[in-house]
Amino acid sequence: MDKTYAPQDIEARLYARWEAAGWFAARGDGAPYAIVIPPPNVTGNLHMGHAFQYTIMDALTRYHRMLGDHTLWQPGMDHAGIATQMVVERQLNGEGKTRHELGRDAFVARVWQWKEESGGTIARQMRRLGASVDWSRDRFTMDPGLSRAVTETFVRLYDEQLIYRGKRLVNWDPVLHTALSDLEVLAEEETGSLWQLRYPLADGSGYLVVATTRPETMLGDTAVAVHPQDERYLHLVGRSVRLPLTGRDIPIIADSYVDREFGTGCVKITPAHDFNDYEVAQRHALPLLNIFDENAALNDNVPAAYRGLDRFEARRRVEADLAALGLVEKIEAHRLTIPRGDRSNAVIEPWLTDQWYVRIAPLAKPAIAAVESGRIRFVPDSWDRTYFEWMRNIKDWCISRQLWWGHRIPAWYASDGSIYVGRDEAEVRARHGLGTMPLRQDEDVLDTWFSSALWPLSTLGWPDPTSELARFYPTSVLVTGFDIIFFWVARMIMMGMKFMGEIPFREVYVHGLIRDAEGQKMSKSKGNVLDPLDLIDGIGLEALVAKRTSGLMQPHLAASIERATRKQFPAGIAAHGTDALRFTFASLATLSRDIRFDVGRIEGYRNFCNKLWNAARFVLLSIDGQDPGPGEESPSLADRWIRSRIAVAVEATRAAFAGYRFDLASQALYEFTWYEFCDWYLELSKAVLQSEPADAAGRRAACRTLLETLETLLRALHPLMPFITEEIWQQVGRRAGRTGPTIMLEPWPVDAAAWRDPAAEAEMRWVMDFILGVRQIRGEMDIAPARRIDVLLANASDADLGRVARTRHWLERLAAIGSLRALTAGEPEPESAVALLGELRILLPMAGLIDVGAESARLAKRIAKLRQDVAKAEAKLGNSSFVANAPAAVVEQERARLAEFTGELSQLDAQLARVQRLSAHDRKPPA
RNA sequence: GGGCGCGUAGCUCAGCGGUAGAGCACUUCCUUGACAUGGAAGGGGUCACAGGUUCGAUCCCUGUCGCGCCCACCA
Repeated sequence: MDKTYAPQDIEARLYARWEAAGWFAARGDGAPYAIVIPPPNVTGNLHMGHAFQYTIMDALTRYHRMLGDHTLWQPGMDHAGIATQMVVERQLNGEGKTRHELGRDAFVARVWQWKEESGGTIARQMRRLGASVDWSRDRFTMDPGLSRAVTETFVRLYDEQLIYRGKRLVNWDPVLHTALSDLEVLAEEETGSLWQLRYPLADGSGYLVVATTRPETMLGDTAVAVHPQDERYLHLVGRSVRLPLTGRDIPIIADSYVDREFGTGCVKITPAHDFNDYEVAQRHALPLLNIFDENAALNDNVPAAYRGLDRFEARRRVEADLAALGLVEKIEAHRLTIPRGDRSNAVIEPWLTDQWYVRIAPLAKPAIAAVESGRIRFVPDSWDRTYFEWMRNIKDWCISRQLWWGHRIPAWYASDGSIYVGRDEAEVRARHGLGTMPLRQDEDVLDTWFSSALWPLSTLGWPDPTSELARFYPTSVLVTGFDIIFFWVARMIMMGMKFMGEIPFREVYVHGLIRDAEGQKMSKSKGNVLDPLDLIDGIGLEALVAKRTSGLMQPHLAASIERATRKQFPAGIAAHGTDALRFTFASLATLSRDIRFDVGRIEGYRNFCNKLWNAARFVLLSIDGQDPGPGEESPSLADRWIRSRIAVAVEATRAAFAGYRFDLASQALYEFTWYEFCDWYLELSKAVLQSEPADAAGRRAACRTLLETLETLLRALHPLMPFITEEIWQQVGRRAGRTGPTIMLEPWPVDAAAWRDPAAEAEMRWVMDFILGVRQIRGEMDIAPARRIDVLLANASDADLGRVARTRHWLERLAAIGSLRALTAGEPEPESAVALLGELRILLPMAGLIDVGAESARLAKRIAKLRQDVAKAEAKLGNSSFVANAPAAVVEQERARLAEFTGELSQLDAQLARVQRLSAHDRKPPA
């Protein structure tokens, strides 16, 4: 092995080998285990959130593959209608062109071209992350097969009247010129104004004052409403007001929708431009007056003076004109929520258009039941409340979009306006006997999430009854962020229940969202985006600054972004390798919602990779240099101990994987590797391998244990750190007796459980405590590590003496002891620093070694701590209700602790007295 | 207006009825033959606050304060 760990040299090579060998494809006859990837936007870039999520899915996939399951990780990408169309339109705009100049067909061709390019980038990025997806099954939501699934569902839902076309108010994006679903509209609280306007009564007997946040919509008013029990206005109900600026007379109606406390208690009703007013209008059979065009500019239904004005300009004009007429009662500042499009950020307008809807309640019912019954389980389970809340109040889903990029709606119109829905035009004609009558296909496309909702079905071949569908549906787990539970998770459940009669996945692991070190969302405009590949490969400061400040939507932010970047990364970002990044993600995968990514964290895990690498080098060098060849083996205490400890670590990791606690899995393996295997076992093995008279059988056992423990550890770590483990395993696997070509198809080490050895753990604990006791004195007394010291034992039991005899080579080596022996009967104790190990007293004679003052201080500190412990324990045991009520085992444990503390305390008190006598003696002036 | 989550060491986070933990940062010592991306030893926390339940609360309950998110038609 190379002397230094160089991830960039090994990662690309190993991935290419795995992929070429076809090892990512599902295989074997084990239990099916399947994950479908949440398909990334095909024209997007892989960000930290993707890298995090793919790390988790890849860890699960590799883990289950190694467990022998028939494991499929289904890859693919999403066409992401609006987002992608916007990206390509922006490119066109950069060339001084518009999509309308190109025309629909040419534009769509251009998007496909961009899709090929961009999709390739994402696939390359996924490979860099080590994602073991089955590339042979790669899918795209607009593939012919998946498009067929979309059409099929649309037709079937339409035939069952679960899809309908209707003219209603929709959320209209006046910039993107398309309808949006409720979910794509974000409500943001902003400061605006509340206008109080005077509407004169038609009979000239006075006026009403209405309150509104949108004065310009008064041009579309068709009524004024008051509360039915509001005695202030009751006498006016049924009469009319003359709508200013228009001269139209509109009725005063009574409706309980009105809040008497708000404003004046009179509400202007604009049915075509407000969802509430629309409802009121339905109840009172009021006319709808649409006053906006597709740009939200005023149309010909308003007086000529206002036609063609943008809505915000119209607002100013209406206000000015009303003010001139003395009809503005007052204007006050007002907090209100403004609806904005999640992509365009434009203020969304309720607008009356023809759109397609999914009648959702019948689909929601079985989807709710699937979670209620526990057949689908959310992890953490608190998310099911969020799911229920939304599903129980769900509203019909507007699925048509006025875009060019997406699945064209399979509906055709005859010249008389009749609608025909079918799988294609030929089927429509045949089904309805339309002959050669001219038909025009609907221009609209479907909401991207319509095809995403089918993802678990469509990627497995539905509507065909494929063997993949039979084997892998329902899939095992969906790994996703909570931000798309409504957009995606809920809809997949509904569609899965509808078309398969079965849940699409058994568990939904909902992970947190990756944020920057300050907890801010990573975004281009904040300039705090980290590219996972930059953490893997490293990036210089100038390149990083350039990357963060180029292509900004708001170029004026560049300077502050540059400043912040230079401050945070004065030396750029170092290369850490994929495995370090993945291990970092795993360690961050707690149940928390927000995950702060601090670059400092990944450095520690790169060091961990380095540690593992060097441990492996040591194992290989040791074996090559020390192995006496085949023959009898006699395992030492340390050999039995390390096997037992890895068995414990493996079990902890298994349990953590089962509960999606990747943080605990990574922690268990990190701690075992560093604190037990490296810090202790490798050092213990040196004593066996390098000591002069070491027996061959012991050396053989040590070599085998080194190899087998390392090899087991590599397999345990592989799901989290695929590259380094494979690279080392290629050196180690064969020597450990494994014959397979790759670690990724070797069994995950559940069978290590057979190595559990409590007796070895107990005795080894004694050895470690002995060594730690000596080291503690050495450390606190600043005795140089190279200086070998003499150690005496007092009050040693036969058991202690036996342990010393069995383990003295380790004690001497790891505590740097020069000579070690028990005091003989009656032999006086020299002045010593002392460590306690049960009844055993470990003495370090102080002569010429230890400063009396320092030792006194050390003892005093320990004594103070012990006194506290003793006091606490005594208080507890002195409390009769504790003794009476606490479980016997707890009381017993407390008694044992107290005995231990008091024993130690009296020993240390005596020791301190001895040291201080010595001190007094030293200070005595010479006679 | 509902709902959810979070407040534990300087920072990022585990823990969750009975000795308060980790990583990074910090202090001291050490180039000892796997690793200075390292080794050994150490300092640092009234577990946001106030009540309650309990023999015992960081943990369970209630409330307060602070932070964040989601849903919702008050013009």
